Amino acid sequence: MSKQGLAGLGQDGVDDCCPGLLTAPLDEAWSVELAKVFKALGDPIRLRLLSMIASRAGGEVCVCDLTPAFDLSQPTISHHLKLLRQAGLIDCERRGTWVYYWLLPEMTDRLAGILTRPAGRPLPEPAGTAGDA
Amino acid sequence: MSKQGLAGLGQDGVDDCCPGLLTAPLDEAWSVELAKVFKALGDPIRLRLLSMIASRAGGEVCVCDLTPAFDLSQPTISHHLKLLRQAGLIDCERRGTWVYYWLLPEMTDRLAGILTRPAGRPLPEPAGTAGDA
DNA sequence: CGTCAACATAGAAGAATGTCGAAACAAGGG
DNA sequence: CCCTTGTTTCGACATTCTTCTATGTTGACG
Repeated sequence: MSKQGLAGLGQDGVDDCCPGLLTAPLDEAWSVELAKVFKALGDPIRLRLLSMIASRAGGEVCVCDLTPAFDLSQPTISHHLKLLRQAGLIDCERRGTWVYYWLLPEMTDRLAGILTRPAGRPLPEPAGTAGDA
Repeated sequence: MSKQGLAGLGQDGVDDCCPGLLTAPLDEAWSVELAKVFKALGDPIRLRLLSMIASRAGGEVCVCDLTPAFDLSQPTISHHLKLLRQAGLIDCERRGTWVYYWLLPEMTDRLAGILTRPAGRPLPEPAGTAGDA
């Protein structure tokens, strides 16, 4: 139930693979992987599910607590949870009758890093000409 | 050409509206706004466009420099740029014959903040896998 | 073993998205 | 004024996504 992470973005501990979105043109293959994660975040239901899971004291939430919070059918919630899991943002485990989900903070940390520009270079504002060809 | 920002996420300077995705359950209305931005990032072409624009020395890029980098028609690139602009991630200006795009770092900064959990609470790991392994 | 409850999966309908070619718009140069 | 080049907009089409109902799977309990 835990082997659905994404290729280059997962728990490999590889920091070289993520040079940041804002510092250099993105590699084509990696842009595909990264887009999958952002696409998983690109839905209001999934964002709310993720925040409900992440902000839960104790670190995990039962699906039975998530489903009634939405005006959607139970299979739809299950589907969204699956997409979040495939994106490597959450993971789950079955204990008895219930299934519990929790956040994988490595992924959100990585995304935050990708969106953070190096403090040293404040991204110079348009000066008039673009310089080179 | 600059009046396409998103409602609650723009340059309003409101910090209260963004309590972080990982600290409290997301407000429903805000999750819709936030999802629009992540959805704009959920495409490999747009990610590459954004990174090309953001990483450009001088801060801005001409469309004529972006288009030949992709195996797509020019209208398609223009369409993707429009979505990035509507998401408040970039802005553009016409100078003579050419149109120049640049990054709006306020939005990426805000997203990075939203994805960053407060350092004080290291999100207690469940019994399962992840944690800090 | 039979039944019930909690979740997941399968398949289908409708909406949204990505892509293209054609056409419109803008600016510069004869 | 017309023509050329750069860019956006418009219509159309194939693909993907969101959601549903129906069904399958897993575990608990008599």
